[in-house]
Amino acid sequence: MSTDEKLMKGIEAMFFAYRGFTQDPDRILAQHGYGRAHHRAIHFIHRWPGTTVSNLLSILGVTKQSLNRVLRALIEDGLVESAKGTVDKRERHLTLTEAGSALEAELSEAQSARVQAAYASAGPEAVAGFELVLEAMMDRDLFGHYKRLGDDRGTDRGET
Amino acid sequence: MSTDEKLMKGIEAMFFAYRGFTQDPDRILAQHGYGRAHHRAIHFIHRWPGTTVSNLLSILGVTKQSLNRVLRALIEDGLVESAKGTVDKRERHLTLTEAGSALEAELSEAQSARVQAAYASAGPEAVAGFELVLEAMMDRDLFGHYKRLGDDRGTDRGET
DNA sequence: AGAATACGTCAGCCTTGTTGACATTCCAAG
DNA sequence: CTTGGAATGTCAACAAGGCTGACGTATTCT
Repeated sequence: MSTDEKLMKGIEAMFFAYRGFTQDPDRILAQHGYGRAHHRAIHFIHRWPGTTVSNLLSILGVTKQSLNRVLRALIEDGLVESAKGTVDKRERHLTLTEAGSALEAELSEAQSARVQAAYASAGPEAVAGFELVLEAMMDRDLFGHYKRLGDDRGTDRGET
Repeated sequence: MSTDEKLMKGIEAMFFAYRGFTQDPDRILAQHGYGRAHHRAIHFIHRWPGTTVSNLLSILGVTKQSLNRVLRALIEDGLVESAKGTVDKRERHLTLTEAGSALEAELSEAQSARVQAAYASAGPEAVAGFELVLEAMMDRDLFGHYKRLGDDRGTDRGET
């Protein structure tokens, strides 16, 4: 197989795999009247409880107007709590409520199940390769913010 | 690292990698006044010149109204040609014009460059694993149609 | 005191998806 | 030869979720 064909195959695989990847959570979200944007917010708030709006903006790479629309819905529906910062009172620290955590768990379970199944069928060595390639393919801007957030968590607050 | 952490890492990697994956083509498309939907149509028409609208619908998994809007723009702009079928005159066979092929090449080059770079930095064994995992993760519905199309091409019309 | 930051919000626009309805053309079965 | 259904196109309306631009408020930094 030529290099071009190999690349083409990889490109199409990414397309179809991403469809599969989002399929199950999308179904659950639709039942709750939400979309992928809500999923992303919920995911990262779960991942770093107490994170601020601007952290989320950096990670997601969207405008504050776009994120705000999503957050407002989640807060109004009682899935996310927004607390004024104690150190810097301009900041809003976001956490999931119990209801929010419940939805997060439901979404995460559905998505993990498919990833887990793919991992199991491909084998651990394939998974290692998978992660290597994905890391090399990442959007460096967004991931930079993400990593920085992770580092902060490691040094400033310790692991949970 | 726990299984849950491994899965979470994979899930976030997919998110950030897909962003990277679409970034370069998105920029080019924006310059031409198009979006990702146009890219997908152009890609698959390039991949199987002469394919029909309903084939495209099956592969892309969108409604005909949605696809039609995109196709109409591409046809009006002279990037895609729609030819009434000779065997079944209801069908429209879609092909790229020269201008369409040029844009396809530009998009493909940009996207391939990043994939190629990721492949090179991760190494051939990682790439093999990457493809294995992606295949296991794919949306079976869409990919089923895709594969069937490929088979048809192999048996009914021969390779180009 | 004044500049900069974090956040929220209003208004309007675009792309891309959806449903529903309807017309045309054509194939195939009765 | 009629008729049902498939393939296509099109109109209208709507929603999610991006975007820009502008503005306001609270707070912090210089």
